[in-house]
Amino acid sequence: MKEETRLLIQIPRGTYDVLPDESAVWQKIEETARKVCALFNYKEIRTPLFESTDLFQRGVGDTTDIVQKEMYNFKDRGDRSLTLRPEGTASVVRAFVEHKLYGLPNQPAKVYYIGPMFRYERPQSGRTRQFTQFGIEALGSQDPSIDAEVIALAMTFYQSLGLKKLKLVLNSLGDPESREAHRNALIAHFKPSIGEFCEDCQNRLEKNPLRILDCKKDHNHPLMETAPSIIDYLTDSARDYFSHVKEMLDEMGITYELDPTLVRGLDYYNHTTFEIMGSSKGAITTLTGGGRYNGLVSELGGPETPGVGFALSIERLLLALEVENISLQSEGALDCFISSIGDEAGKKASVILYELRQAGLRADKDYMDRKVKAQFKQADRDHAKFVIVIGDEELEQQKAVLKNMADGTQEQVAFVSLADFIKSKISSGV
RNA sequence: GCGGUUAUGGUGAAGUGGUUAACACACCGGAUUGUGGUUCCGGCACGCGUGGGUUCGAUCCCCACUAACCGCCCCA
Repeated sequence: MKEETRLLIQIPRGTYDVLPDESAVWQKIEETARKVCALFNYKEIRTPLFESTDLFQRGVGDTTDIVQKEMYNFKDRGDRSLTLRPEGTASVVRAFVEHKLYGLPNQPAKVYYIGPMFRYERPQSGRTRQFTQFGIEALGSQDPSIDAEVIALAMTFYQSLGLKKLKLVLNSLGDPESREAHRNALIAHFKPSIGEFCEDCQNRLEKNPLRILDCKKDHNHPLMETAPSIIDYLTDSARDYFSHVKEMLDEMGITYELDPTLVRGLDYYNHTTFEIMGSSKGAITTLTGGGRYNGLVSELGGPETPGVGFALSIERLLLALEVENISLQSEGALDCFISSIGDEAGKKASVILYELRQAGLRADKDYMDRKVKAQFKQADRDHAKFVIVIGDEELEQQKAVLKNMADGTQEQVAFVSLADFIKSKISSGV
């Protein structure tokens, strides 16, 4: 006994099991995602869970935390360096380039994916080492209306699940030219007084001054408010693009908040970036992150191709649903439960059970050798609409007792006509 | 990677340095013959995360480890 305890193998850190009572919610969410994607004409793409490590180093960016300290990488037996995907966009772009999807007549290529991602992090609320993302990508168009479409799809998805407390936050990082000008302005702004900031911010000054604006410790420093905003450094064309996106959203009636400090963590973003925030108990409220990434396809060896997309976490969605008290449970009611008394009746029950199932009825029976009373309890737990009772008398007469669990009425039905009888009862809306 | 909190049966949880580890829920069984969601009765941890130590004796004291939860960093 003690040995067993010692040998108990536990689930890996930062992972979790979706148990039988919980899986219906996941199925509901995934089904909703697929439906919404169909409405917007996005098709599913399925890529491997692991890829060449190089893909993420180049795609996500060498300086990002994801690449520097969060990747699950390993060598395979052929000494190749592989990595469990930390996000989906790099893989989608890789597939787009590798299969030359840019050559297809249907442009832009509009795809979605749902699946697990892996990041080696300290688990906490809304953060696990294996987590699930639903994401979409639209590759090949730089029409601002596709930026708006991507955002609209995410909002539609959440709304179809009943979420109300959503906040869309919008920003533009502009083109490379805009970003460089803004970066220089930020460094010039903070450098003289950088000593007054926290250690993290001092490190950020040269590496990524944009991040200083995100800092929670130095949030109240006077220089924060007066910091140069990216908006003021956008080139004319970048500004023009952004206002088109906003205009589309306005006309669609999608409300948003502008946040010039919104910086996304992956290197490939430019122009439109957005986050959708939800109400949450914990510190993490970001449900979705997304934006435009015009340089990524060429960075990964494809032709110069614009792209835009988002990724959202199902785990965080679940948290948001909980906060808003939304239950997606659909009852998995059993059509019929067979209760039997005695060995002979038990055998007959198995046969009838099989016949019911062949006839398309969701049915089950007792396998625990329980008493009739306990079998009824089981039927009740399974929300069975009908219970069939088979004992010696029923065997003799070749007729079963059929009980309607909703109103408690019983009647005798011949074994051979049980399936048809129950089906007609159910279809007539018992 | 850093910090805080916690770790008792299927679940939620009480508890004490020393014979039988509360209670509730769930589950199983019973309350006259083969029937559910109510009621009543009974059963259900040779064990208190793992490994050490202190002690005559530890689930309760100390140490380490592991894990979970929460926060920081960063992100979905």
